[in-house]
Amino acid sequence: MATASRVFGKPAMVGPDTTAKVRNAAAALGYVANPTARALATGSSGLLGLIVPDLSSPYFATLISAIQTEIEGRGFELIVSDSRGVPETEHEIVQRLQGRVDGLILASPRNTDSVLISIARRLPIVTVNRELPGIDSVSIDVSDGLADLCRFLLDHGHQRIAYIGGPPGSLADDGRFQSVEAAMEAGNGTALRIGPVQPNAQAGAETLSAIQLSNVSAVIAYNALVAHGLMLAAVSEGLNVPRDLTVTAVDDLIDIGLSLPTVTAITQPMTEVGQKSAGIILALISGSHEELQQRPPHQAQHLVLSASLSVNKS
Amino acid sequence: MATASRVFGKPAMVGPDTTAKVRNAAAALGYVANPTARALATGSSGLLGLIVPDLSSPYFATLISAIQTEIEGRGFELIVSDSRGVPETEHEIVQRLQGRVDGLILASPRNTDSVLISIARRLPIVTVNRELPGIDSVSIDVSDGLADLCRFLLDHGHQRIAYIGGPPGSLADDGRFQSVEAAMEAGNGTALRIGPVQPNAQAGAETLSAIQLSNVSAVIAYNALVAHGLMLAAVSEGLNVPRDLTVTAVDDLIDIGLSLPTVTAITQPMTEVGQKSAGIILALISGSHEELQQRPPHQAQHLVLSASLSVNKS
DNA sequence: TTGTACGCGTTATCAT
DNA sequence: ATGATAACGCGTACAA
Repeated sequence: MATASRVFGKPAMVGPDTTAKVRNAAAALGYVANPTARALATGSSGLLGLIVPDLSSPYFATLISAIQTEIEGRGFELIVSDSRGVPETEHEIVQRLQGRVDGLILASPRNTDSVLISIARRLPIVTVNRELPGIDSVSIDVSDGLADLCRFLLDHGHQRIAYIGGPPGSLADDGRFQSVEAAMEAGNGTALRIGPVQPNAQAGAETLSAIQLSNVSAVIAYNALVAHGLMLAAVSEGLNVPRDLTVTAVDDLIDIGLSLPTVTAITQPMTEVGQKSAGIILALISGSHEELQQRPPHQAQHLVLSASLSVNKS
Repeated sequence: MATASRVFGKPAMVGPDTTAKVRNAAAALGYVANPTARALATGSSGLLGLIVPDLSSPYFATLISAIQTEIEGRGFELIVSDSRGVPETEHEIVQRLQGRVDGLILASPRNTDSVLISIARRLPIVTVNRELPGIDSVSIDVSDGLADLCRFLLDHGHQRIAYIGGPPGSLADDGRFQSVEAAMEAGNGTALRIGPVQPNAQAGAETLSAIQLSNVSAVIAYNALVAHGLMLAAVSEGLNVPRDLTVTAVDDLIDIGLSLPTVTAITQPMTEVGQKSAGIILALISGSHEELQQRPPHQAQHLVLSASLSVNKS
């Protein structure tokens, strides 16, 4: 019985012939190790949790895909959950998953710093697009990409542009507007702020009237969905995009092969973000005894990947 | 100890005052029930598995979102995995998840009928877009939508069209081409078959030369990604879409608010598919003792939802 | 190298 | 209504 356990757990500690016998017997009986019992005995479940604000978004679909690919073969499975961008819901999910998973990846978390820090005390976590003291994270820096984008727009004669922000409650939103505003003003331009709005095409379409009233020639949207919705609305109103209105976005759908025409976007390396965050959480779990406990809180690592400008010809 | 268990499991079987005492003690000690131990004792994990051919596809992102929403609050978590469309990988994932989950949803499975049926003998499963004897399923019927689409194209003067199929190994592909062929011939038109190709924009773009050689005026693509890739390629070659080439697709991105301009598409009710399949698998798990065992294999239910034509104005 | 016995934290059975 | 105890299936000291 113990030998059987070792054959699957520590193959090195058992004789070759015995191993063969056990494996044959296992195959004959259709035996498969019970992960639940193993989890109870070892204290770790082989489960990782991922919480995102919107499961249906292609932005996070790419992230999920990358994380799942990364942990596959390392003996881990991925549990996904959707917080709908609500801080309370996000926290409830953490409670549910607590004790069920070995670690948690929080993508674009909506909770306050203190809540997140208290979560990190109970469970290994990695945050995506949110940097906090003592918590490992992977973020994408869009400020350079935004500055590039603003210069690109200024070069093409757009002095007065609008920034459509969103979603409500997103800390990234403020930072993005500030980047845009600074870059525009550095080029003697102006950036108007519209929103925040929900990050979907419908909400983007609904900003059209405000855009038209504001008399801008170009728009930078929070993400490609918003941009696309706005573009569709503009086109169906008879506007020529990009001649009458240039639509650009921070986010993009390039990962799924959907680089939108007439929309210049900023590429975010979501696959790499997924790989990095998965790698970190696995390292945290494995080395939790040595590293995690000893390492002073302020030594958490923050990986920052850069977004880059992707210019469409049209 | 047993009483504490009952307070959380069957609150009705314990006195009000005792309940209060236990709850207070639990709160004071920060006690949370251990899901793993509970799973070992009860035999069910509260985990559901979902296997898709491509996690990064927005098509499945919508499905994931719907399933997760449906099982949330019913005490279940969702484990997602990506088979990359490879039958062997799909089967390996099933083996891994076997014993870990209480039930499995197989979306667009690539395995043979017999393999799927043998899986169903060991584990409650529901298939999506695949109907097999004895296995509950939820499918989308696109044949009516395709017939509508063909008539729409014929009405607009397209006698000769191309169907771009894919992905390789998809049974749905054959059925779709047959629907298209039948509908076109019924209107004295012709349907040429191109592919199969991978269901992404890149592959769609690569079909352009074949399309141009085939001298067709309209195209029906396997999904919106393929259609979009083709459209981008056509536009960048100087073609006017839809004047020079009308691009349509079976699949669509309407669920995420991305109804593509110049692409007339067939709407698939993915959210409803997710709800239905989740509901069925939960019912199977709950009533597995009475229903599942007794019910003759051929009485499995097959829910078939209809896809509908969505015509864009442009 | 292999076998024995205990513990992981909970639920279910039985008795009270 | 409540309390004691045996499983659930595995990993792991410990002994052989």
